[in-house]
Amino acid sequence: MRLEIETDTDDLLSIKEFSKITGVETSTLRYWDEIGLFSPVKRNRETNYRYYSLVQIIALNFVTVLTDLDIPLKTVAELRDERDPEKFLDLMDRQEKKMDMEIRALRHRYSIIHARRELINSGLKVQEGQLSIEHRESMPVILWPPNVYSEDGDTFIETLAAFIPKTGQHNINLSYPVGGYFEKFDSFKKGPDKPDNFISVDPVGAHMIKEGDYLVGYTRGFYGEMGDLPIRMQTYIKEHDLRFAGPVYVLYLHDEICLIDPNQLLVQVIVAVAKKSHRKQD
Amino acid sequence: MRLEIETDTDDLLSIKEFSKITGVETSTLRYWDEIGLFSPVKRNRETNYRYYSLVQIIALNFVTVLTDLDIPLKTVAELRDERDPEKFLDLMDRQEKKMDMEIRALRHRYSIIHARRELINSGLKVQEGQLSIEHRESMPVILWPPNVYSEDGDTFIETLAAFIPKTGQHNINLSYPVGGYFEKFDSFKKGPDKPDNFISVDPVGAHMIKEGDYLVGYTRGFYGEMGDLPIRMQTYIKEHDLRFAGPVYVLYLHDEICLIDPNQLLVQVIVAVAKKSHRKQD
DNA sequence: TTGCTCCTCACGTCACGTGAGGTGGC
DNA sequence: TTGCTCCTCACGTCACGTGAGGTGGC
Repeated sequence: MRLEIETDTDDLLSIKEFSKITGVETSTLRYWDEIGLFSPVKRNRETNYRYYSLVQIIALNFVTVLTDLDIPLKTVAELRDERDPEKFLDLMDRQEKKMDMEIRALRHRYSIIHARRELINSGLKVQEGQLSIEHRESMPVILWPPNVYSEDGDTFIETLAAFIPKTGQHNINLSYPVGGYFEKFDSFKKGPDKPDNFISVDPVGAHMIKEGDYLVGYTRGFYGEMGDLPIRMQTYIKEHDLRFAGPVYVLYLHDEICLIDPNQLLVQVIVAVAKKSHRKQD
Repeated sequence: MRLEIETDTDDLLSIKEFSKITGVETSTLRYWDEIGLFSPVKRNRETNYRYYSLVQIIALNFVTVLTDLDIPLKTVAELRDERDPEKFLDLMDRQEKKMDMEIRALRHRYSIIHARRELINSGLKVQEGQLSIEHRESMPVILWPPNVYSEDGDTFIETLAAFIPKTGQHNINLSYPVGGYFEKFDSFKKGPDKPDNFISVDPVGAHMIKEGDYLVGYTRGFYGEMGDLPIRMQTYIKEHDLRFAGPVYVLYLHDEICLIDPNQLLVQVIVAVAKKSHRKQD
């Protein structure tokens, strides 16, 4: 009797020994046993101890290879009982498609982080009170569909909110910084809280903020609030014998994502300028 | 009294309205309220109804942008109360590092799937009973440290098992298909279950299975079982006036990952051959 | 008696989704 | 009365990790 037990368990391993050899935690082995995915070859009737055999590392490897590929245990269990080369290849195809989606999601996140970091960093270098002429490289943005304002005067936020449920249709992602677009400086001056379009700083954007010389100004405030910046910009233009030579872009360098107080957003307003021509003044 | 309630809630949105505008599920809004991450501006004392204001889409956007970046709600809540540009940039740096690790893990999985698919596909084309001479392209594998066999004759699995706890030290990953390496055909013939080294079919491997002409044979069995394949290969060599011109590689084209019966693994054995030279025979 | 291994619950994790059962206003 | 919206539990998800409390053999 004693001998029989010995010969039975002599070559077998306790859960701890098996765990050390395979690198799979005892808690994991117990869980896989519990759900019927992978069980020890033997249980002691009295003590309920689990005993594994060395060849079980092969059966275990089937499980660990698939779980390392991030395949759910349920799928592993299904495949275990009917695996063949074709079914395995099918599973790999499906898994690769999932992974493709994960990769795309990750790239998307990198892109958002990059876009936001660029704006935040340029915001950190800013001298807020000053207006200046700067040469800017071209920069892609997404130009949203034109805004339509009702007579009772929708706010910036109301107009923006109306878009949110439709972002999917227009390939707009609100994780990128949002801004405003005014075709003419005049419309910016008259209604700085009513951009002709919203924009988002998304590298896949088809609209290009063109390379060139820009008058650049800053202010702080909530979305749509520009303070006296439009007037200051116009004054600057007159005093420096320049003219506006393109649309006005409003970029929120520091928005609610990195600031607690939404009334102190760091706003950058840029508009292309040229030397005043003597042919026409507009 | 009636009027007061009206003016209070007039501009406010029910949870369903707010959900539709923002695209955030009502269950999510309730959960974020419950954990104190993002709460409605108002609760009705009697009905406990939640009421949101439109400007809250800004505060909500802070949450959704960060959760879309896969940042845990706990971290979002911490940043919410003390966010500034520097802290946000720090978080982005940390998040990018996490994402870098995820990307590496994904690439690793792609690599495993690729390696396994290659072996399985070539296994599907095989004529198992036949020996043939084939030209093979070079192929990288990882050569494990040499095996040491005790006198009482460890099995293939025992020897393999001894390595598993040390795989980390040798940069070996068991998710890649495992095989065997014999420096000489003689040692393969004498102890086909006792390879000089194990190998794994890992594309980062420094050991190259060289391009060239190989005698290729197949058998089925458990790890280390070769049946009469060594003898058949030697007979073939003699009959075709060839000689062995390199080490023997044992590759498990279909292993336990894609087969239920581990005694029917599809084994490919390859060894470089050359025409028998007349200078020296050995 | 002490120390060690093993056991079985039970609970926590993370961010919700999904009912169940009930209320309030048109 | 019916239909709609909202509410609060409570439970399920996924793959374990972590005790708590207890056992058995040296």
